[in-house]
Amino acid sequence: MAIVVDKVQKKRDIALASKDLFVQNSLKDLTISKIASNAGISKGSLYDYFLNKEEIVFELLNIMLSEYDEYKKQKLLSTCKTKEKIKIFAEFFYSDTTSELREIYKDFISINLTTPNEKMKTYQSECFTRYFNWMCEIIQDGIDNGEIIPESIHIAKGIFALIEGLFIASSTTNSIDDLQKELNTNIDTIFALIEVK
Amino acid sequence: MAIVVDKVQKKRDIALASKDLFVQNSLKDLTISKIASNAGISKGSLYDYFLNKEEIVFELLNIMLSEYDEYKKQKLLSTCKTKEKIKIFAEFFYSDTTSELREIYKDFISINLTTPNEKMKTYQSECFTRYFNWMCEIIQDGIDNGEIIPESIHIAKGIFALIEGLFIASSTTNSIDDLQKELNTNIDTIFALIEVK
DNA sequence: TATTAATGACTGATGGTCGGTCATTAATAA
DNA sequence: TTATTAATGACCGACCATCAGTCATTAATA
Repeated sequence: MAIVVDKVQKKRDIALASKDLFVQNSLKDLTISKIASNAGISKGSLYDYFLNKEEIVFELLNIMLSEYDEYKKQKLLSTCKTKEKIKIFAEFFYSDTTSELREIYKDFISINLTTPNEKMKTYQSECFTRYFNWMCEIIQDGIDNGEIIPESIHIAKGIFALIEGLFIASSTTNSIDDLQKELNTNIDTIFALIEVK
Repeated sequence: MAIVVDKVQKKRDIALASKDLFVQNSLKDLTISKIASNAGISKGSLYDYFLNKEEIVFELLNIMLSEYDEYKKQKLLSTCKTKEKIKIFAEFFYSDTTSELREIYKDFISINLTTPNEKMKTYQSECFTRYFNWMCEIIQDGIDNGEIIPESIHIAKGIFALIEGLFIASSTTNSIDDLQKELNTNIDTIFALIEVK
């Protein structure tokens, strides 16, 4: 009977239009009004699509991360070596091409640490579980290939946590000069231990 | 002259008085007015001692963490085994006795991830560097004792990051059922690899 | 009386709401 | 086939409550 917009698509459009804003400003300095006017709509309309600022981060990360996962999936096919696969995972945390994504990712973790919003937590869980599982598969493949020792499976989650932990440390402090180097050193050292001789 | 209060002590008192408030409420829901009235002072006075809400978290964490470090330092003397020492470090992230401290710690990381306040970053750096160094010393001692292999030193920071990374994953998601178990499994697995046979 | 601590009213900005408007479309009447 | 009416939902922005942060004033002490 009336104008019907594709709500799902419009949510995406608004979120994507706000990307630069989120990348360039700290979450705290970014107001709903700014986001709305940047997206070319009114504040009232924004609230027709999102419950709050946090949900926009959620939507934006969702879009960008799944896009990146697609790329990652392809890139993972380029190598058979388990260590190289893990390094492809680690790339996310220092590569120039993912710097924007990382900014959104940091906002997201920050929100999750202080706002125990159930919806957020569920999404964050799915996110982690997906990566944990992905990591486990890669490690398991390496074990099955006889490339790494069977015990490796017990540190699959740990390796992912290590990578993310170093990223957070380097994001919030200056105690890590060169994240890429630090990540590679750690991965190399662990692999020297778990690789079958 | 006139009334002279010990500004340093009063900052401590205000911060400590706000402890329960920070532990029980999410950072977002906690207002300056609530904090002030809880501490029995006016909002204006609060601003005589702190620049903002974030600085109170900073002060509070500072007090609580250095107190806990003292306890940790003592506890570390109780064992010579490197693995046990690492587990004492990990305890922080799941023990009942540190649950309040962890809430403040989460707020602090959250602030650090979104607010690139220089002062905060410096403190956070000192914090990490201290723990990284502490970790390195423990690992180095283990190497010197012939308990673990020399290469272990390259994952000293990594082990700390792994522990913290798992903590963050478990705090923001439900993809880790039992953090204590997960931490111990990871530590045990790594030590099985780095221990000198 | 000089100095400092403490206060709380005040301001500007922000998050979020809500009633109203308007373009679009479907249905109906001419 | 065309004009008119009714219904819908997207959109807006004025409005409200709340909060961070300021500052003129007051109270207390040396």
